[in-house]
Amino acid sequence: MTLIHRGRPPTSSREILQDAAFELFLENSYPKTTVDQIAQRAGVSRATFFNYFPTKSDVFWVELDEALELLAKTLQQGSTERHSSDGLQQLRTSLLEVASQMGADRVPFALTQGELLGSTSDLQASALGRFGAMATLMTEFLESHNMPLAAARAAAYACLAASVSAAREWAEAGTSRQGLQAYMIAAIDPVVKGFRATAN
Amino acid sequence: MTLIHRGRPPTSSREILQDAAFELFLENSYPKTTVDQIAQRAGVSRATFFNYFPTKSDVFWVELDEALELLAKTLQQGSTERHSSDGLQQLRTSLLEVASQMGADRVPFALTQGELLGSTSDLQASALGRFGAMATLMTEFLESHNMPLAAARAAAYACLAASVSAAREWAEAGTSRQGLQAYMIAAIDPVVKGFRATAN
DNA sequence: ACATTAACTAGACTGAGTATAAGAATTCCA
DNA sequence: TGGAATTCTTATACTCAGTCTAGTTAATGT
Repeated sequence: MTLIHRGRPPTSSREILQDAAFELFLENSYPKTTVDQIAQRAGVSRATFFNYFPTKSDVFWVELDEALELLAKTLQQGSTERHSSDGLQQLRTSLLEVASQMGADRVPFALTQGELLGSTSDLQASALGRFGAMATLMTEFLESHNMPLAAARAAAYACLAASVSAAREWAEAGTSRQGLQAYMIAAIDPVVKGFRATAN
Repeated sequence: MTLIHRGRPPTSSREILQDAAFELFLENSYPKTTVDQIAQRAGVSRATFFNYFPTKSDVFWVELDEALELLAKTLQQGSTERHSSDGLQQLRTSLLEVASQMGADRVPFALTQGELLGSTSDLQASALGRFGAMATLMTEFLESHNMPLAAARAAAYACLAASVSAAREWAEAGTSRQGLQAYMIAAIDPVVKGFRATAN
């Protein structure tokens, strides 16, 4: 897997910058943390930070980005395996599979910082980009499973909203927390049920 | 209505800044227009721009903001008049009423610039804030009409997505354009129908 | 005149993001 | 052994949005 090295090997790494960033986010909050501080704590120059992350907010969302990639992969896999079955049902299954990776313990940092989304504009921007990507991913999936565009869009956004709600509740649940999957089922099933009624 | 003046009367105005901004947005595009240029063309200092608009992107969204205010007002009015009727149906009516204000001609500037939303981060941020406000507005309205929170959220987001889709199609329709209302009906009705099926 | 109130301005500052050119560490190959 | 070639890293300077502060200007009212 690991190709042989060409040129100067990395002295730093994404992970080091990530850790430094999350430490500072916890100490001083996201908006009061500057890229300079992150780079300094990671023992690296400011320019190097931007070699690894295009923007400051990209560090904030690393965990969500991983989940998003997993969702894309899962949807694609499901598509080839058992084609032409109910799209919504398959979408539900894929979302739950991704959710199942999230144990009761390791809550992604971003989810613990819900208030920031209301007040921090660069986080809003980056969030919209990611939610938009997720929405189009889901819309295209439903469309490719013979759902008309308008319905697919509406269903995708409803599922997205339900997923986000579920994730927030999960994060806020605190100590007596179950896995994310339980919350997802409760939030998504009404949506699926509602849209299945329309499909006839 | 107009109170007597205290202190120095305004030499500038929101409208002058707005016009200057839209001119420049058309000439050079939004991202290549700086606040300095807007202020200069309006014959005003940079600081004055920020007296009228908290951020650059707030100019971009003026028309949407007016529509949003109108929606809030319409929802509130409908609430007091004929209470306790079907919330979703009332939401639909209100959305269509707001849409009816938009003739076939005067398309809001922001809607003609759909591509920018994919690429311009400060627009994304400000858009999310506005969509979020619209979503909570609609969610709370549905909740206050006896819809359970989870369903209200899902329905609100689905309606929001449908409205946005309709507005985009409307803007892209070009010369042979009807009023926005027609597009809205086509986009929203499937959603309303779907969620009504769940409500039982 | 003089105080009060509000619109406006000048100027300096922070912090994110971009661009560029130069330096430093490693592999490949002659 | 001694360059290329490749790639990570850095220093530096720049643009632009947004904040802040202190000061100026034009009106009102007493």
